[in-house]
Amino acid sequence: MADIKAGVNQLFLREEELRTGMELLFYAYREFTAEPDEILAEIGFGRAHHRVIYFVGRYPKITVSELLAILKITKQSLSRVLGELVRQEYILQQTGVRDRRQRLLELTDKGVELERLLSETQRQRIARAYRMAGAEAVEGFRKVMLGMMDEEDRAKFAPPVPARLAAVKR
Amino acid sequence: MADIKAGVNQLFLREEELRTGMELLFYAYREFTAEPDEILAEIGFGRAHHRVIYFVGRYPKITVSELLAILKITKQSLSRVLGELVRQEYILQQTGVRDRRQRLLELTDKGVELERLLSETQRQRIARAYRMAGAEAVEGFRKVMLGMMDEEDRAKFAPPVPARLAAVKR
DNA sequence: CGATCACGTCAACATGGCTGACATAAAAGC
DNA sequence: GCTTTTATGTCAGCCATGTTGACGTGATCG
Repeated sequence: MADIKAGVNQLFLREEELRTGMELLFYAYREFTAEPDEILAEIGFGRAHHRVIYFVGRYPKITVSELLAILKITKQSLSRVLGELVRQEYILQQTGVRDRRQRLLELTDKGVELERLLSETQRQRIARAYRMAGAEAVEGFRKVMLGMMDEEDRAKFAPPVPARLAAVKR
Repeated sequence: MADIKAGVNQLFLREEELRTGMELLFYAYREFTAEPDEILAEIGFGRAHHRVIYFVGRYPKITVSELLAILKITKQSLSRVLGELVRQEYILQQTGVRDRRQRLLELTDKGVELERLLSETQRQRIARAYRMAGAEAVEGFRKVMLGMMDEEDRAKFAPPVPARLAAVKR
């Protein structure tokens, strides 16, 4: 009798714990994106522009197809925002030297500035969370987030020789 | 000289660490929503429907305005998806007894079934991540996620007397 | 009884996904 | 050298989900 009750309780706690995890993710992600979204709205951009600017800043000289692979959207969707960013000179396209079909993407100075403006609030938010939680908690956070991903994305964070992009031919 | 170099290195590590945090969030959240999104698409629903079903399941007899406060969308946006869910009998509306202006929302059996179907993959994903990471890491994850939120949302997770919704008059 | 509140609804618009089709230049393969 | 594949771009249209603004109705409150 006591055993059954304990079992049920265990199940309840587990369910509750998992729900809490889902909600932590929901609320944290929403607030994480809220501030940049406001800034973006002011200049007529959306979250999609931020993502493009972010990853181009992260991986200078990235190709269009590499960017597509990261974002996992269609080239038509990307082209809309990327086109605007190029026309408004936030991003520069250079024809690849080894492969002239490629358009290597890079932030202009204007692009770097916008990237900083947008991501700074997010970096501060994370920095604050890391500070409040402590180094050990950060390691736990990292572990859980990695466990949430499929192998493919998890590989992007592999510690030995970040097999990201830069490794390959360009 | 060595000091300067160490300082620069520190800065670099910090910057890199924060970027990693941002990306962990980006990738994990995307994969977290990917599976339910597929199921939803098959029955002609979207992520918005999932969110409504989830929170109505979480807080039975929730009112429309409470739901709006959680989702932080406009009533017009909510009304579209909520209307569909009610018409297709996933959600039941009951006039409040104490306040007849309120429409108390509840999942029907059909709604409970769909909620389970949708959230089960997410719960499993979290359970897997928790298992892989270990109890201590989970606590760290919780701390970091809470640190990421503004006070308002953080309060929803306050351990003493969950001042969620149920507390108030209905 | 008048103001406020909870909720609903109509209309119009923007963003950012999607599919499908077609185009072009460069590279790779036989 | 000719053919096929690849990297990229582009047009057109659809869908989901967010927005603002205006207006309506019944219930509650002071």
